[in-house]
Amino acid sequence: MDAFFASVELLSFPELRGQAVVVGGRSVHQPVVQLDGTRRFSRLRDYVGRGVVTTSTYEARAFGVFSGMGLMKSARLAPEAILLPANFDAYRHYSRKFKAAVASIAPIIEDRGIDEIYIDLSAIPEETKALARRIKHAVFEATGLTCSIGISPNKLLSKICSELDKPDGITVLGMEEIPARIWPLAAKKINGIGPKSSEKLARLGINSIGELAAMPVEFLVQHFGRSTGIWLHEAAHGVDERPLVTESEPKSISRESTFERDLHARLDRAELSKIFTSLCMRVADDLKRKGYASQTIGIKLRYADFRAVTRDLTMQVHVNDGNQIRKAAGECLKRIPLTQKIRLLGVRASSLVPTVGEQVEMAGIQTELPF
DNA sequence: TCTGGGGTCCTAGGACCC
DNA sequence: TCTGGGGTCCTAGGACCC
Repeated sequence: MDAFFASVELLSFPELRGQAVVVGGRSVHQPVVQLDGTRRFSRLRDYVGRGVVTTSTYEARAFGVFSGMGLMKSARLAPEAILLPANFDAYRHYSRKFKAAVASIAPIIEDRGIDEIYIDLSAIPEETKALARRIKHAVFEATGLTCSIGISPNKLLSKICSELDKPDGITVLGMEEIPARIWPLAAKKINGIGPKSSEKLARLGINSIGELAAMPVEFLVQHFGRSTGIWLHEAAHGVDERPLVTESEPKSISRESTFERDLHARLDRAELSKIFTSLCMRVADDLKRKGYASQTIGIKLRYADFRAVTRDLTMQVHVNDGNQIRKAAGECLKRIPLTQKIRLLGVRASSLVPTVGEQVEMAGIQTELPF
């Protein structure tokens, strides 16, 4: 989906079309309807506090404002940009709508998050571009939103292609076009090559996918290890055999929170304790609502200097009760030194097993030791 | 005035078992 | 007195993605 969160907001606020709009922030005010009936919006320059850009419109991106950027920094680049609070319920609603629209045409779908999917089109006997146009049309009819589609022989290339003609684009690519259309791109366009790997490649003199493709696989194995080295080599040549994963169970469920200001374990004990307990209760709610119990409870803590530490505890039983989670998380917390100020706390439940009705207790009994 | 929140996957070391 | 080889589970950290 194109600039998904921002585009959903524009459905509610059409008068903002064509403007630099940013979604994000923690305590952003909803637009206010004024006496003359027009709406008054917050501006980026008025924002104070922590928070990052979740999504920006293409007009905002023209100012250099992208997802993940701190709002204070964005405000320097585009002070007049409109700032809207995130409205996740609406995004989930439109996410379900667009996925259903695609499924009505091509039902083999791998979910890749709220605004992205892989679709298996190989069994659909229709000319490729016409099919892509039909899917885009169905998505627009269902949601009023545009998307960009990449069509190729595999997931790796399709993902790259989907970004080549954004927004509202269609890109079809065959293997024979890789040298001309893929090799000139930056290595980090490969899904899985992030900032760290990209930096390391650059230090080795490799910047483009073509330069990566030109390196002997032995060289890559030498610098990145066997499995990553081979993967880098294959990816640069457009080779990717991964099948679509159409069903999966969650591996973990977590909640975390960055504080308005850094807190001290001793001085702000009461406040921290309240946040900690609330995170545990929210994880418990999520577990129950989604029908899972967890055997491993973990916590995450980020210090003021942004260093993160984690601790976890595996129990003999599976739990989904807030108090039990709070107790396990408390044990984890005891193992972390708390001399410095903290900016974030998180609680995570993993080693999940499905629970059906009364079987929560059963899950515990089954995994208990025999003595 | 840096840097959200929810995830997955991988690696590596140590405990422990056969 | 010295010390194999294979396997699983747990823990901690980190890269990466949406």
